[in-house]
Amino acid sequence: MAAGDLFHKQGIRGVGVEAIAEAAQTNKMTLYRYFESKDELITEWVRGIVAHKEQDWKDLNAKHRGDPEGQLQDWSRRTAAKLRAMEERGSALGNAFAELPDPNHPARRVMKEHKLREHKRVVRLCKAAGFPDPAFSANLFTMMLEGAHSCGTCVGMRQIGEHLVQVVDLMVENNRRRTA
Amino acid sequence: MAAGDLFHKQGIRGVGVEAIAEAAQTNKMTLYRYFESKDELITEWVRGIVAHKEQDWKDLNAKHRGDPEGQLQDWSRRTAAKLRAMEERGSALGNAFAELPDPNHPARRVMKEHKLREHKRVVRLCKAAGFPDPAFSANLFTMMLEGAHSCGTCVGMRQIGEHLVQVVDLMVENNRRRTA
DNA sequence: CCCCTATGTTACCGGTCGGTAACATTTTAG
DNA sequence: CTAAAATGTTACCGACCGGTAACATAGGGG
Repeated sequence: MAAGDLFHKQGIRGVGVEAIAEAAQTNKMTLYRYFESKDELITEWVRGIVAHKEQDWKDLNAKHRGDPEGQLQDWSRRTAAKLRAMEERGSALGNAFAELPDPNHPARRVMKEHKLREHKRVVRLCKAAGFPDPAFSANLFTMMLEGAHSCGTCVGMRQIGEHLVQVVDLMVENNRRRTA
Repeated sequence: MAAGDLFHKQGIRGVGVEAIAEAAQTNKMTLYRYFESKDELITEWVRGIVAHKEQDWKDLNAKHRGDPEGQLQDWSRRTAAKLRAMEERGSALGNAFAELPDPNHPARRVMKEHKLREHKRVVRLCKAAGFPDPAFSANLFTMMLEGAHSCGTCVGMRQIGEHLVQVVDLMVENNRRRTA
């Protein structure tokens, strides 16, 4: 879905349906034969991002089976890589949240459910890793992940990514030492 | 500026000039006698927020003069208080960033300069507090602060605020113990 | 070849938006 | 009280947007 690039770069409300059609190498009419409204198009785009992110988590789980610390560390590394490849315009989901204030917007619901699932997953990982206060640690992780995107605009994405990795490693190793 | 509430709640692009005028208890014509365009209005609103935030920093400095740790801790507490008083719709500046993709938009420049100043200030505080790697610690602080806003939507603002305070306290006390 | 389906083209609709002109009204000051 | 400055009212403009109707074209399978 090439339209997603436009949404991300110019903002959801800043790109018209005509431009979306052009980016998809088709035209408005054909577009409306597959999506009944722009909002549904937005929602489908968001669904794609969410699905991709959740697939990432599954891959992570498959790669580090039974190793929650490894999953958390690899997760921070992947995030850092994404940060490095991103300039100026923050997270697609974060921006979408800002651009869709209506709490009943379907896309917003999709995002919110995803965020909840993701956070529960991080809590579960922290619990499995034996962190003394899993809710606390998980909130830390999520806070830093979310923050890295917006913070990167004033610090530089490279550095912020590396620092994210550093602190996750530090927390994990600290915890390993404690539980050993 | 009552228009700011609208910008924050409905999104900058989601609120028309007419609604802004009504919120300011005046009308469109009078509005355009004071602001030459909607963009300038937005910029002025952003300038107000930024000025307010920087005044907060000055107050913090006056209240905890020569005590950088105290400033950082109080800062996290004030942020937590703001988080507690906020529901669903994240940070005004963060949202504005998402809604104004044009890098040359004056409001965007104002925000970016502010973020840079703020971050430098945090680095300075970390240096003064004797953190071994001030850039690293400052990035952590900023990351968590920024992240708390978006993360709060899936965790609850109360909890995220308290955890922010906890971790800042923890870092500061850890550092005090180390330097003592 | 021919029919049927998918895609493309053009023109249009109603609505909203940012912004302005012209004029009426109120407020303020001397 | 009066003149000038500020504010309000209405109506409008052009541009854009989401969405649709009608029709033209292409293409693929029997």
